Amino acid sequence: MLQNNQILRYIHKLYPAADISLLQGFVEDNYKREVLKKKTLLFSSGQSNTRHYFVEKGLLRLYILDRNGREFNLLFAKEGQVLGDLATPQPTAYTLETVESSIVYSIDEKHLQEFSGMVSGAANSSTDLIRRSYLFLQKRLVAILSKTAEENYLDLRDNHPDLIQRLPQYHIASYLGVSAEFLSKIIARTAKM
Amino acid sequence: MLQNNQILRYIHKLYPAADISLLQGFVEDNYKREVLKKKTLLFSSGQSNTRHYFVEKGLLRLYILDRNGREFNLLFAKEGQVLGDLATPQPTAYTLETVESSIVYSIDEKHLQEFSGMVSGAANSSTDLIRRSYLFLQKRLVAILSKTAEENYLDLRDNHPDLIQRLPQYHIASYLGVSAEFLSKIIARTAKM
DNA sequence: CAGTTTTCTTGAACTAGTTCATTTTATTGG
DNA sequence: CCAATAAAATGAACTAGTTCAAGAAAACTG
Repeated sequence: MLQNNQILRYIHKLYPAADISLLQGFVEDNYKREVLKKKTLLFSSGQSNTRHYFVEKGLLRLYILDRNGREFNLLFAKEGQVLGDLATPQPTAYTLETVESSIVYSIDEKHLQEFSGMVSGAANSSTDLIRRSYLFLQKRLVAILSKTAEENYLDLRDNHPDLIQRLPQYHIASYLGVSAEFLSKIIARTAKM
Repeated sequence: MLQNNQILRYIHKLYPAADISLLQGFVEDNYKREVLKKKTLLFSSGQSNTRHYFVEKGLLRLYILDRNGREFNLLFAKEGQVLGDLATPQPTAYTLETVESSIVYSIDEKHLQEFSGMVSGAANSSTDLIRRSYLFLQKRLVAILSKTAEENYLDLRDNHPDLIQRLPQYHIASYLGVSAEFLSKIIARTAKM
């Protein structure tokens, strides 16, 4: 049970000083486990979502619709990764959807904060998460501005070959900020590289 | 003195519960005031910077160089705004430079954290700042991906006319992710609008 | 206020990426 | 396993944005 309980291991890494059984109780009491099939929405634009998600299995994507109804994928989260809507508690502009059938654990912002308040050293770990997310996004912005779509695709392919395998191409295209047709052409011409 | 002490008012808004004289002492003991002329570097790429900045007067920009030596402006900060390098304490990839002659207050990350630890409700305000920065960046990424350069320029002009006035055009171009020449053409054709 | 440097403008030739339409290939569910 | 649907590929015509080069306008500096 405890051995392959991914979320517990994740929480433990966040709060290494805390007692394991305390953490276990916390997870059992506050996290909700859900088994979801492909293309299920976890929350969507306009809702006031205050939950944070941990992916035990599967693959999720967070996207936004622009005025013309086009989707833009902001990020993907696979097994072992977490993701929340940082707009909390304002209504979100984003939609969270499973790309594959998935198992996720979710917790309400409030409960997470209560818990963080109890455990020493916890405040920082949540700030660190946002900080890392921020840096990641900043790097991505610069990459998109300064590199060609081909370079960005090759970078993604090198660093996340698994995502290339698991995601439909048009989701990758939308993440890279190019049309699906153009990505297809990029892939064709870089296949040998 | 106290009346027009911008940084004190800023800090007070962050920690409304704290005693004014405590805050005043904190500012005096820990913030360093600097008068800087145009195009002065506050920190630059490769350095391990752990300071946070408050702009009392003037205008700063944070930028990064890509592999080809081209600059990309990530953000601007004017009077009343703050900015720090969130990569702290890792060596930063960014450079912070004054665009106009400016007066800034800076504080070391360590001292800021110490203080936050002392004041109740403080942990959140710093997390909130990062969170807002994150959301801002996310919006900007989506804007750059989903809108044309012309739309992005007009948005900036509508929402920050002062920046359009104060920044040289090529800095705005770099912020919007287009060449200076192209921005010049955009401005020419949208002048009447 | 003249001279220098920095910033902005403009045009021509080019390239990265889009859009639309059609066909081919995979994937899925019954 | 077949039919339906979703995803990927491909070509042609187009557009947004780049690059280079040169000149004009502004903005500092002594």
